[in-house]
Amino acid sequence: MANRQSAAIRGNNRAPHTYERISHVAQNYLLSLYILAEEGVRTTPGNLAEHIRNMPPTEHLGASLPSVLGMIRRMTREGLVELSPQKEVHLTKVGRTHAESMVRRHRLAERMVVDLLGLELHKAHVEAHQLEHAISPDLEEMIRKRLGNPTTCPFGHPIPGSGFVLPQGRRLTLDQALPQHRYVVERIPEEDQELLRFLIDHSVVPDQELEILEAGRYRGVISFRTALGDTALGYEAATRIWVRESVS
Amino acid sequence: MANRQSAAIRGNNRAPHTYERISHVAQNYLLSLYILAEEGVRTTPGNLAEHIRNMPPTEHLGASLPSVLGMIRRMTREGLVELSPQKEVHLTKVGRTHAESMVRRHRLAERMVVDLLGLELHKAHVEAHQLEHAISPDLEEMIRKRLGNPTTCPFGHPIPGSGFVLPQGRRLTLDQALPQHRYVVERIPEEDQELLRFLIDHSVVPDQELEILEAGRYRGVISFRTALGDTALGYEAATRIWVRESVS
DNA sequence: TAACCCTTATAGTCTATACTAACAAAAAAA
DNA sequence: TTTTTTTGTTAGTATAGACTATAAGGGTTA
Repeated sequence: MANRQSAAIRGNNRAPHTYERISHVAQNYLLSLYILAEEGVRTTPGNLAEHIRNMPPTEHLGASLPSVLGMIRRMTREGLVELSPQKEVHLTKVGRTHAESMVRRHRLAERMVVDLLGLELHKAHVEAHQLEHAISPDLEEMIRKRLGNPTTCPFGHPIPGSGFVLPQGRRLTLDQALPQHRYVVERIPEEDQELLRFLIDHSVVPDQELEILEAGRYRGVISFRTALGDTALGYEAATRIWVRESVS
Repeated sequence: MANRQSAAIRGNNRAPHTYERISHVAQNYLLSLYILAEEGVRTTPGNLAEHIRNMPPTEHLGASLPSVLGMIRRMTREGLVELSPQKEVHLTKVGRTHAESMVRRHRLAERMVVDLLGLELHKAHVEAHQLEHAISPDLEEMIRKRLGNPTTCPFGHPIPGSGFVLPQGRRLTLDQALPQHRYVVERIPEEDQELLRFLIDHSVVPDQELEILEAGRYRGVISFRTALGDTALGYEAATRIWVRESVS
């Protein structure tokens, strides 16, 4: 039984797909597709392009619509995705498996750099976006073991295949929270560094409690109290924060 | 002062070098060039090609002589290397800085996966070869701190810029060792998995002592005693093991 | 219905990186 | 010194992945 890699090494290896490998770029597409689906956003080429543009820059960068369409074409050929008649990009079974693997490694990497290496939380996403491509199954296993089988990343997003179970309690986004009610933060967005620093500085991080002071939708601001004091957020940002009702 | 990356993101980013970045492939070339120089091997295109072929496979793989020459041409253009009239590839000042950075991250990564994550030693090199491209200066600093400023990788190779100082004692390669003498292992080669497993299984790892039993150059075998018993190595392999004389 | 806008798609180009094939130069052997 | 072998080089080609410019659809509004 010939070794796949050595076969690739001695000549005849033209393109990554020739020996069934997923390029870093395709890996990023898979990651974005998974996250878009997780967020309930339609996975159209346009939305996909935007999501990729909002990810930390990688070696190749770039996500103009034509580039994205070209990539979708290649990935379709590889059997990773399918473009539906409604112009939505859907993961195939194989694609989903790989996408889950990417997300798993991404979130595990975030946990590692924060919990094990002590990196500041707001830098975790950017670092993980590089590391996710460099973690082999072997290493993934060691990291998982070392971290004690975490079920979420530091931003509260579940790690696929970790046995994560949704906590009890009605779940909603912060923009729907009611005044005088108390909530526990469940997930915060990780891609916007500036927002993230604000959230961290005000203790709006997973498992922290907050009490809504005023839901001033008329002026687009919701104010609340956290362990670190009172503050406020615009509704736009609030929609990206998941909370659940405090059961206390 | 415009941000380099955001400028690259919004259009006009054709090739990596446009916004002065070193591709993964070029990074691997720099690493190999540094190591070849460290080992005292002539950095000819041919030797470089072979060294790269012996590295763990990466995304792009491949190192036919024409490919390597093409890469050398591009890296010359980027001011990273120069091809001497004697057909030797030399790092420029800039190239050397980057090469050192790669080697530093590689060896730091090896330390991390072994000391921090508990990965088996013989797998460290392969993993590190992926990770080295994914470690930012920030992360590098955290890793270094977390590991307590190591000065060598687990295979005994010095980490550039770590303040490593050569230990006292005459240094030689194992093939030059004398019978009945005792030596301390200083460096072992990391790229050959099979040899590596053998060495590890027989306690031929940095800082371990060994006593030469017989230097049978006539039959190409040197035998010695380690903490784990007696064994033997061929001279070819022995030349790649650095030892120093025991001062005991 | 026609004009307009947003999204999707195609065409045409460019660079990085890889290969094979063929050639040239240098080194080693005869 | 001539021949052979090894090494380096050029030429030509292919794919991935990126961009700009330009269509082509599909709904909304005028």
